Amino acid sequence: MAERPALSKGEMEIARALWELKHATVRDVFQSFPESRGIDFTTVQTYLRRLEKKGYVNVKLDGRTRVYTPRVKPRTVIRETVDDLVDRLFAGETFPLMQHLIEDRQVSRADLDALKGLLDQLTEERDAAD
Amino acid sequence: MAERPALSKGEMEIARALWELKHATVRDVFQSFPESRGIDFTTVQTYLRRLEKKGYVNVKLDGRTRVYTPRVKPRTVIRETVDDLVDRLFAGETFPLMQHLIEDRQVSRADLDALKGLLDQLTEERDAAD
DNA sequence: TTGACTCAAGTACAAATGTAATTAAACTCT
DNA sequence: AGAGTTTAATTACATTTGTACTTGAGTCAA
Repeated sequence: MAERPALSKGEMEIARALWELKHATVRDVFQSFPESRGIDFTTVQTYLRRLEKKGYVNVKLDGRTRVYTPRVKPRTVIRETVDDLVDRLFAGETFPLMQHLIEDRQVSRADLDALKGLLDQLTEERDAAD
Repeated sequence: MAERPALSKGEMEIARALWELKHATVRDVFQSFPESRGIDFTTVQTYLRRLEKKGYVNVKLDGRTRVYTPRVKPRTVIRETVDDLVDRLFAGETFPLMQHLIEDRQVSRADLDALKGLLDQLTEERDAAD
C-alpha cells in the first residue's frame, strides 16, 4: 500500500471539489464553493498544498500558477475513509452503518428502488457463483 | 442542538468501548482493548477526560476512582458523524455511500437479506402514509 | 512505619489541523 | 514608468490530537 497519511475533514472537502473539477487552480477550487461556505482563498491554497505533500494530488505549473489534478481516485479515498470509520465507530461491522443510513436519513423513493436493484443484482451474482 | 465539539477518531474509539461497557473505569475501558491495539493506559485516560470535557460522558466518583458513563447516545453520535462525512466526502448525497458499502465491502448473505427486509419495510411505510 | 508497589490524576509535548495574515510578483491605468 | 490593484506564494499561529511521562496518593509486606 502507498500508505498515504489519512485526509483530514477539511482536506477531504477540498479533494472532493478537485475530483469534480478534474483539474483546477486554487482559484477554481475556491470559486467552486458557495459564498455561504465562508472559506478563505488562502485556506483553500493551504489545503491543496497539504494534499500535494500527502500525495493525493499532482501539480504542474502553468506560468506562475499551479494547476492541481487528483492523483488518488475517489473510490480509494472513500474505501480508506469508510473502513476507518466503520472500525472506530462500529467495531468493524458494516451492517449497523447501512441500517443507520436507511432508517435515519431521508432516502428518496427513487433511491429505495435503486438500492433494491443493487441488492438483487448482488444476490444474483452470489447465487450464480455457487 | 447541544453543539458538542465533534469527536476525534481516537475519542470515537473510546466512546464506542464505553457504550458497550455501559459504565466503566479507565481500567475497564483499557482492558476492553486487545493487547494488539497497543494503546497505553494513560492514553485511554486522556481520551476519557476529553470526552468528559466535550460533554459526551458523565463521571461519578467511586472512592478515588472515576466511573464513566455515556451521556450521548450512540445513535446521536453516529448521526452527527455520518452527516459530516457525507457532506464532506459525498457533497451531501447519501446514495453513493450506500452504493459503496454494498458494492465495495463484503456483505454477508444474511446481511443482504436483512437489508432487503429493511427496504421493504420502509417502502410499505411510505405507501401506507399516502 | 517504611520501603516497595500499584494505580489514578495531572502535566507534557510534538505533530496535525483549521484558518488566515503577510509578502511578493504581475497587471493595469494614466 | 510609477501608483494602485490583483492574485499567488509564503509564513504564521492558536487549537486539537495522539500519545505518554511524571507525580502523588493509597496499600501491603516486613
